[in-house]
Amino acid sequence: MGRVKLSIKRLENTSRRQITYSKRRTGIVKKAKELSILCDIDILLIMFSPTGKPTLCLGEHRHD
Amino acid sequence: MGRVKLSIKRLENTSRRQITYSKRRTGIVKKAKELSILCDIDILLIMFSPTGKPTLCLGEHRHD
DNA sequence: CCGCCTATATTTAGATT
DNA sequence: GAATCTAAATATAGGCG
Repeated sequence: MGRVKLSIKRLENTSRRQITYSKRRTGIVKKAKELSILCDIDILLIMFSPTGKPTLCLGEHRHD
Repeated sequence: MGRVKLSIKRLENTSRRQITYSKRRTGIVKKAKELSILCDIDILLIMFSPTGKPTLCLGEHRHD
């Protein structure tokens, strides 16, 4: 999506790869939280940035 | 998105909850795979359907 | 329950500040 | 190099078969 259609292959430019990671990580974390709430499910998402920094996302559905 | 804007809260209708889960699960798995390839990262996604069935998604980035 | 349709909501690539 | 903008690509809600 966005200005240009990206083919799904490794982004060779380091800066681009990090920027894309940052943007898409935000999106996928949002989707995961939405899914857990909408469908009342457990979900776990773990990912590592291009530099190795981990992000953990746990869904936030009803706990009762 | 779609025909109607959904507010992010638990879908009370069971059938609708399962249909939405199925559709969104497909989308988020696709996003996870794209992210792992584009940014060459490790990613793990685990989720449980409203009926308890688990789905595991591992990213598929370069292994070398 | 899956696949297709399509109007509309959402994400995001690249540019700009 | 983060924050914001915006045109354009994608995801998806509801409906149908």
